[in-house]
Amino acid sequence: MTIMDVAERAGVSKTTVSRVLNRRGSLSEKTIKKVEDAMRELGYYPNEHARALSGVNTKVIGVVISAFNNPFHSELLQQIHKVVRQCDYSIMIAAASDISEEKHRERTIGAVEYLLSKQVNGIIFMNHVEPEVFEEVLKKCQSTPIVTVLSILSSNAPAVFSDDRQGGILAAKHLRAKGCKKVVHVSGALSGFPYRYVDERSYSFIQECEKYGISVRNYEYSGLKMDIDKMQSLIGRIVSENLDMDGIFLSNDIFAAQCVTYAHSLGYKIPDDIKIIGYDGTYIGTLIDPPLSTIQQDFRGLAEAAVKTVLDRIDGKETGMKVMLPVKLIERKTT
Amino acid sequence: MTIMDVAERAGVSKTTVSRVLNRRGSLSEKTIKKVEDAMRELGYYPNEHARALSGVNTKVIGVVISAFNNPFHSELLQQIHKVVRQCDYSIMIAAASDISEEKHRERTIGAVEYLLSKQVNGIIFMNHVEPEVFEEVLKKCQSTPIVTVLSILSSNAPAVFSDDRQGGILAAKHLRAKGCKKVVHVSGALSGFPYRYVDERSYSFIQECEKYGISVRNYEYSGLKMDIDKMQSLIGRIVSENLDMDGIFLSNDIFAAQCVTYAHSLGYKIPDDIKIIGYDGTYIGTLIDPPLSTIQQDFRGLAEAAVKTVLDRIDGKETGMKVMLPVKLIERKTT
DNA sequence: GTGAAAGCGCTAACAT
DNA sequence: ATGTTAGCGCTTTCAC
Repeated sequence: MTIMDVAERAGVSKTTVSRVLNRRGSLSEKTIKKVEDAMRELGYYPNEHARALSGVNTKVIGVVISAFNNPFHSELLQQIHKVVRQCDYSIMIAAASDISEEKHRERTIGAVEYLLSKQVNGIIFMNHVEPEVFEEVLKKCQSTPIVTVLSILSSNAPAVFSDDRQGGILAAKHLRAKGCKKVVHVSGALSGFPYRYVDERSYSFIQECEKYGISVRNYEYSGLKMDIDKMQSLIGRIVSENLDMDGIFLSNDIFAAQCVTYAHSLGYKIPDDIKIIGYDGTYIGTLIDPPLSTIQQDFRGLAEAAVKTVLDRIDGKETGMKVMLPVKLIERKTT
Repeated sequence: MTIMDVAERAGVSKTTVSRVLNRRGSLSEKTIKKVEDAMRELGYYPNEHARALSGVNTKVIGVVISAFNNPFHSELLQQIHKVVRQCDYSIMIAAASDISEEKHRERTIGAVEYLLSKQVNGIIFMNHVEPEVFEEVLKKCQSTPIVTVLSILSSNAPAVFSDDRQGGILAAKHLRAKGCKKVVHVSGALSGFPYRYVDERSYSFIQECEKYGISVRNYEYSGLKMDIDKMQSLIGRIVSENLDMDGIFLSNDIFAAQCVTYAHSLGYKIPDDIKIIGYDGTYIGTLIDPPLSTIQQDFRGLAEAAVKTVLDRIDGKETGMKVMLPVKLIERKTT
């Protein structure tokens, strides 16, 4: 079923069909009708590969993601999708893998090559990887604009991210204001790496606590994978090792929700005995009881900035290398 | 950057480059090396559009989805993605829109046309639409296998779905076993439509309750959109209108989680005063306190069956039209 | 073992 | 207003 079949049926040349398809050039009313009828009767739709190959910009931007079932990623993905659509582009998703998984390097490179071979106009990269791996990615993207969101911060690539330093400080100040003296921090993926991403929120939190003489102990959870069991066992360990703590700051809402629930089941009164604050501001926080206090990221803003950045670069415009968006404290009932 | 550039640099013809690219025909060791070096030096990667156009099967299966940030959909998507990858295919996602949104018909048809024009080999359709709209979709997919998962059940299309009838019965029996006499049911999207999907779980639940003389009142929530506020206000209304109820069966876990939290905040003791049971079996249920009793769908099984069905049909094999997977009761602490 | 040439479905000059 | 023709980047006979 090609443009030729339509042309024959309509009794015109394929050029004419192409013209009505793209509403280009001048066509007579009756030709348009003949062609459109033929298309409808044949159930014709154009072959994108052929269009792309013959030079049409198919306007797609690729998104590299690690997992779909992480509310944090899926929320951002949802927003990116909306914004991209509004800009008359479509997205093509390539799922790589979590940094904690096997072969994540190969998967990541593979995802990027996949998008590149599909000739995407630009890439939004929201996967967490080691700096070396990201360098490789960058090398592959010589002529394809790429922007990083919520992942690593490299000096060579445009990035859009939340002001996590501020986030850490906000969390610390808040816990302090609520009277905490001995807190625990659970840092998320990558905190062992010399990245700015999670580091900033952890470091600034710890620093801020120390500044006020609040004792803080740090635990690490590697990977962003939604491994509920793994999270729970870590929480169990933390609680048993820190029976006298009066506050916890966790690097994401799911983790925090688990923590609230677990502490609750152990008989802790929240927030009286222990204050808990999360990070991200996904809907997860409103699902639990008491509802979670958290640091909210501006997903919509991140999506808009990321899309704007790639699109601008696709258009050859210069853009700033880094866009930092403010986060805000959402005080609910766990603090 | 084309195959020609590589050919020139390697001092061979483009045919040869193509051969090493696809490891086809006989090549001498040194030619392979020359070509691969050239590729590496040039940072070459093949153009998928050209490959596809020249007849190579790019092995992609399209997925029509309504939203990313719904744990139910994202979980299934995640599983589908995994299974598809294992089969050496990749997925292409087209986000349509929720049935409750504006222009969902256009969006849905558009999503399908999008995938079709990208020449996907098959389609997994997990969006909720009216039967007429689905008929249109089917018409478009004349020569592209399509399978429906967790969405509407049409006699003309292969479908993979959970045994929701059994789910409804399980929920009713469970509530009854726990001593409920007066229950409320919140049915999800589409229950107003004459579909089997949500209907089955609602109807069988109601029927089963009535069989045992349990009073049951039904509320409807239209759309699958993650509209937390809307959900909360419905829950508020339900609770205020049914102060004497002793059980609630909600059509998804998020809704149920909201309900647990809300009832809790009103001072209800769960499960003593009121038993709550959800549906789906997403991780959401484990996040709240007390953890949610729910009817679990077999996401992995659904994904496997769906993928197997499209792939078989792509290969021209006959497949059963309907695959129904069992659900199971997960008893946790809200009942 | 390697190359030349045709063709996949479409668009875009360039005619007429 | 409409048709002819030459590619787009790749794969694939068919030659040598």
